[in-house]
Amino acid sequence: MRRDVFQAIADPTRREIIQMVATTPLNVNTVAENFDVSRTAVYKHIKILTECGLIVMRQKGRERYCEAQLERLQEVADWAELYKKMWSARFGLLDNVLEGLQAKDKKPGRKK
Amino acid sequence: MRRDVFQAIADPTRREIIQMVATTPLNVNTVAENFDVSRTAVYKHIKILTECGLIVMRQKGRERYCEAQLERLQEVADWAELYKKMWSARFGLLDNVLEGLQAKDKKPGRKK
DNA sequence: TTATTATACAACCAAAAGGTTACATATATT
DNA sequence: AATATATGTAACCTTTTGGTTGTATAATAA
Repeated sequence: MRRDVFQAIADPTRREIIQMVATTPLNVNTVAENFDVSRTAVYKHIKILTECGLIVMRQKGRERYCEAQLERLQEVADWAELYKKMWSARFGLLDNVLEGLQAKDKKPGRKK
Repeated sequence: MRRDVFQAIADPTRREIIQMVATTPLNVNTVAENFDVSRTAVYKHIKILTECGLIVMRQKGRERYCEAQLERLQEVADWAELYKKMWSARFGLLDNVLEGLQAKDKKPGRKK
């Protein structure tokens, strides 16, 4: 049972679930209603997301609400950002960024 | 044959391959030597990475060099960044950032 | 020309992933 | 108490994934 964040977000359904609960917690059935696969299938996706810490379940009566807990996406953001920067650097874009920063120091109000 | 970037980077071996060729292009065998699975297995991973546009192959004699082409990681960076921000906002960290920016306007040299 | 080297790829296999239906359980509702 | 609702989970199935070995082909070296 590999349960790292990269693998968790590989599935498009799971990314949709994240999107759904990112702003408002939703109970399992409400999440499931928005997909054309079975409730059980959606439940399994939710389980995977909780197991890797991207969602927490909060019981409320007989319902369980899925609440986004997205700080573990930091790992993904950092990883992608690192290589994006490497890639940019190859094309001298990093130089432009640095140049931009220097210019900003001299002209603080400068836009773009 | 689903071949989106999220799925491509889900596999740890493929992330290692990306790391290896991120700075210097390497031929297939050189990449393969660094793993304890067969050359064929590594070759398949490389193929997946080329199919989703994260690597390009450049022939040089009988060798083929794997060259990183990582701009498509932008999609991943953007996605993770979006939800990371949403998450931060929930805890008022965004407020702090905004506050920080305002403070910076008044006291430009301020640290932290 | 005859190896040797670097790569491509077919054929096959086991395990994991993603799905299903059926059933169990706990909490409302009537 | 009886029924309905929301959820958890077992058992099963199919497809995909990640791996293997073996063979074919193209470029280089001897």
